[in-house]
Amino acid sequence: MDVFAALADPVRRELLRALTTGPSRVVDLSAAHPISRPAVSRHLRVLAEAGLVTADDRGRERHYRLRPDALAPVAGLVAELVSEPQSGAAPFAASVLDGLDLEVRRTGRERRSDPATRTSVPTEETA
Amino acid sequence: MDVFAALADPVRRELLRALTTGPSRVVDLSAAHPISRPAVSRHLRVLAEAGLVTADDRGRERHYRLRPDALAPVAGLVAELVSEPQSGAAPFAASVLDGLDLEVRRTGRERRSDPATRTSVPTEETA
DNA sequence: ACTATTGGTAATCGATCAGTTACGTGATCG
DNA sequence: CGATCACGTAACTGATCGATTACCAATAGT
Repeated sequence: MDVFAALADPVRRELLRALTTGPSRVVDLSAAHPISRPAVSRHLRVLAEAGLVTADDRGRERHYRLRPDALAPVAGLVAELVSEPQSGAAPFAASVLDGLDLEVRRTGRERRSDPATRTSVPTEETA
Repeated sequence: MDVFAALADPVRRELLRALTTGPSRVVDLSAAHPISRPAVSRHLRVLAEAGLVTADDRGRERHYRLRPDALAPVAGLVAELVSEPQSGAAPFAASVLDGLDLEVRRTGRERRSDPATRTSVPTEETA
């Protein structure tokens, strides 16, 4: 499942928010949310497939950790849509992408061609 | 349908990208995508419910225009998840939110309290 | 060793979604 | 006017999703 579909579910978004305070176990996450533990487990699997979380196996426990880099396509889409094509560059959006250690410039219409900063990462998984 | 669910569909994301070059009619949008016109119409309705587009009725034509402000919850979530709680502030994410003329600070754990810049808009529709 | 805890998986069910074809409505053009 | 164009809606279908209960494997504690 891709990142956007993973974020479509409010429960999954809530799980991601819960992980901002640090890695958590499945039991704790399911205790904090009004759904059964298998449901949480499935949601975590979806989030893991999307790259948004990773699991650290520690004995019989499994600690899920947030992986914010996987949000790059989302930030990239926001950057694409917010930037007005005729208004020059997209000054604001760039900094979030910096926060995600990925190059997601290339707002679709090949805005500038600055070979130094352009590497390889596509704007989205469909590209 | 909320913004995240609206963005979950790749066709809808593609429609939004098509609208970055300016308002378009339904016929043109459906001609550029491999789905039928009613399908495009339904997708546009979903996007309109999410606030991501608006329709300008001009005679028998209907011009759909992009509404980037509706991306605020998305940018807000990215800001929430990217900011590390123990690493101080969230410097990068803030600027995207500026680009969306909305205040989506308040990353959950009431990070600072700067009454001058905080107004009213919640981080997400669930809040 | 026995038992309790942690966590994933399988089977099932109901609901929602995305797509199509067919149809109806209002505006434009000859 | 009559024909056409643009657009939305209705009805229907196949696929996917989310949740639950029941079950199984592995680790930890006594």
